[in-house]
Amino acid sequence: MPTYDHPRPALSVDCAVFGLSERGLEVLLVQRDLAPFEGSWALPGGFVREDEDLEEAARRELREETGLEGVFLEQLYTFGERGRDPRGHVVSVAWVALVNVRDHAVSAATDARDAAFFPVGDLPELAFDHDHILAVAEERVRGKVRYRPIGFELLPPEFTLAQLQHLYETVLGRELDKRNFRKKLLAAGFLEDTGEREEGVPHRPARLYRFDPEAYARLERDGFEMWI
Amino acid sequence: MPTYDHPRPALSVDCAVFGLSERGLEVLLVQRDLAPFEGSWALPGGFVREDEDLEEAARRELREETGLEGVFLEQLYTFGERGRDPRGHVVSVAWVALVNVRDHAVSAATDARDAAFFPVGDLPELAFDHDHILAVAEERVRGKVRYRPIGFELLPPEFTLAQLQHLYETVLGRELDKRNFRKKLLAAGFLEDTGEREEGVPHRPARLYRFDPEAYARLERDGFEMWI
DNA sequence: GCAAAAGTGTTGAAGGTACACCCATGT
DNA sequence: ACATGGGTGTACCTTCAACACTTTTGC
Repeated sequence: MPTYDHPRPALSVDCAVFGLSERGLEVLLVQRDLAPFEGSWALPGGFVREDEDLEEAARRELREETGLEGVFLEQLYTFGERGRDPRGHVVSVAWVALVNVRDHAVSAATDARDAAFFPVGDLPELAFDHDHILAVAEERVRGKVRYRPIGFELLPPEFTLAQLQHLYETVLGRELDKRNFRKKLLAAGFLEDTGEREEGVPHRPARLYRFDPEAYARLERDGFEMWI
Repeated sequence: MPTYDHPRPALSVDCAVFGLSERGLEVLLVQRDLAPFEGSWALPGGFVREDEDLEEAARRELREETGLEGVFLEQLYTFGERGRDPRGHVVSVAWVALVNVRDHAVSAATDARDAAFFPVGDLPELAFDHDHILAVAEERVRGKVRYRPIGFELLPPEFTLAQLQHLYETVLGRELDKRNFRKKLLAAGFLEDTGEREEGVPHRPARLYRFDPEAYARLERDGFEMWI
């Protein structure tokens, strides 16, 4: 069966991009400008070109449809059930990203009428099996945030421990004890005190911390484990 | 970009099937009977047909090339780097399975000259990027066995605690304390005492246990967690 | 001085690890 | 009776969860 001419499924990529706002956890959707599902909201994504790397394809679609660039993408799962796309057999490699919404203005572009963040608890009907992909993505994020410091992409580069705790509470969907949280995170050793303080708040300003990727890489290499 | 005619990568599946023997952890390989890499050893796998479900494709290839059937497959990762296949752009969805070697005779068939288990520490050169896929698969198994009772597929249906402990020690690559291991596993509540004993051993015969999938499903549903 | 959030320690319970001997069976 | 692996309990230590008050700042 030669590679260049046997009949084969089409291959696409789809991205579940999560952000955080006052409304809680949100996900980036685009409004489709083409059939099928024209006018429906969907995860940003599209077909992989021949000789295109999967991650590059995901980045390209994200850039083309939403204007987002430079995010960290993690491969989630590959969905290939028959019937998931009315156009025929389309296998989709799904990716997850976490972004700080304030740093990334989104704007609709190619093939997309509009692009916007929606709270995960209040979504429109989604095209294809994107509700399923999104459920898997959310589960992955919730599962992973408990043992890997992956939430930091959702915050500004410098943040207070209260903001970080709030992030964890939002993603995990439960409250955490302030003292225990601070003890655990500071003891973990990958937070760097910037020496700076919050400004312009009508109460005692909090210290600002930074995530230290090198320190974390060192800890991980040495078999460190942390659980929230 | 219509689905039915745009140029697209080819899609394949590859399976990393692990088994256990006196030699330790082993993986199932096939000797290729076709170019490219004719005569090389490789993970069993092949092209996904149009309208074929991904998992079905993995099962079909496993059956055709090695005679294995009825195993539990878990999707591992999708590999799509340019240059991983000399025939062109081939994206491969990799799957992992664990099997009890004694229950599954393997035999070469379609497109494969031979099929056999090899100890993971003593492998031949592999075709394509299969050494890389296998490394990822091994990491997944080692990681997962610590918090999910996935090792049971590697043992006969009824097994002694010593066999189970040996399995964990083999997969994890370190020794475990017998008393603590027994305490933890029996307390976990998904092992069922069959009431039977080992037979024909030149020493006190051990109790035989069975993995109880329903009990485990119940525990998992209730948010149970176990760590070795 | 008042409101609002920051920051800080201790105690009790549970769980994990380390460790050594007797038991049942086959030969 | 001896060799071989099966089977069992305890003490210490570490880790986790629960819990309330003082401090600093802006207004």
